[in-house]
Amino acid sequence: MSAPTKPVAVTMESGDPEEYRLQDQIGFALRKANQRHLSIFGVRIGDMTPPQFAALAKLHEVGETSQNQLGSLVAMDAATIKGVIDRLKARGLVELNGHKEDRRRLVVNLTAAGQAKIAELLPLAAEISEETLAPLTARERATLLRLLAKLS
Amino acid sequence: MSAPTKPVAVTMESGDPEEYRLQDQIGFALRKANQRHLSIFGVRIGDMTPPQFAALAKLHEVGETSQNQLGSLVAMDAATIKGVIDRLKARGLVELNGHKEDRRRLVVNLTAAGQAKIAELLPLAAEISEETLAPLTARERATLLRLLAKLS
DNA sequence: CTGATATCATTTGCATACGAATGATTTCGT
DNA sequence: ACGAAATCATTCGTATGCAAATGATATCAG
Repeated sequence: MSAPTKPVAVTMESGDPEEYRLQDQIGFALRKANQRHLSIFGVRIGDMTPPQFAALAKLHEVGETSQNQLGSLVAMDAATIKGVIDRLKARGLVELNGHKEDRRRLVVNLTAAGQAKIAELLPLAAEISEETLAPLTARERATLLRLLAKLS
Repeated sequence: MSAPTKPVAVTMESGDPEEYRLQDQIGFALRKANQRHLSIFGVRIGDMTPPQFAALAKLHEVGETSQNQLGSLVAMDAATIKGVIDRLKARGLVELNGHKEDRRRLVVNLTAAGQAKIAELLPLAAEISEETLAPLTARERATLLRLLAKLS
């Protein structure tokens, strides 16, 4: 091969002033990917949102914690996790109790119904992750997860 | 210690029923990455949100369009784009006019102030994308964007 | 011990986001 | 042309998501 002339910039400047294309920006791509995931989640699990499931799953994973602690484990600030917990509580999936030693804290626990619910949903959640990643090969999936982790 | 015994599955099943780890799921990773981007955006551009910027940038890119059309270009449904446009209009960055032939449509345009604003923000937006991707090498950035595009 | 500081939870305000319902208008099938 | 179906925009309701302010409690410094 000499040089099969792949498309080369006419000038050395690859930086056209009008170079900014929204579709190519990381923020936009992340938002779109997230939309796709949300949509798939909604189809498979109609009666719960991803944040609610995340809180429930994490609670199942780590057991009893304080409200804010659980929030930081699932990357939600205090105001956000409160709303999520409130809705889970209203559905009887979690219960709140005052902490014995520290009266500022609220201890969150799964109820029996919450245990049953998370057991029921975990397989579905795995399918959701699978379906979301379906357009990618196994190798690409691993790469994507690695790069996203490196980003945050 | 005889054999250096790294933790090995007791059975051949790598499929532990308790294998679901929230942190490894694509949905959670996307949410976290998005949070990081949002935070960087907020620092660099304090007086506008990413959706507002997206609408403005797209309008600058394609020129006059209807409200819903613009929404679909930036991946927002009718209800969402309306709120975004309303706030941009309240700030005098866009203007709305009835379509001459189709009386259902609302035509959106950048005002002079909107033109100036987007010109001012485009370089900052490029910096935001750059900073968001900063933890990755050039090669990794390209891969990530490619895989995210393939996902949606 | 006590005042300054920090932590936990709550509340308010604003901005996405989307499903669903509605009204106005246009287009399409016959 | 006319009724059915589609499209555009709006509105309502619910659920994140975060900044900022507040109150209650705990901890720390001197």
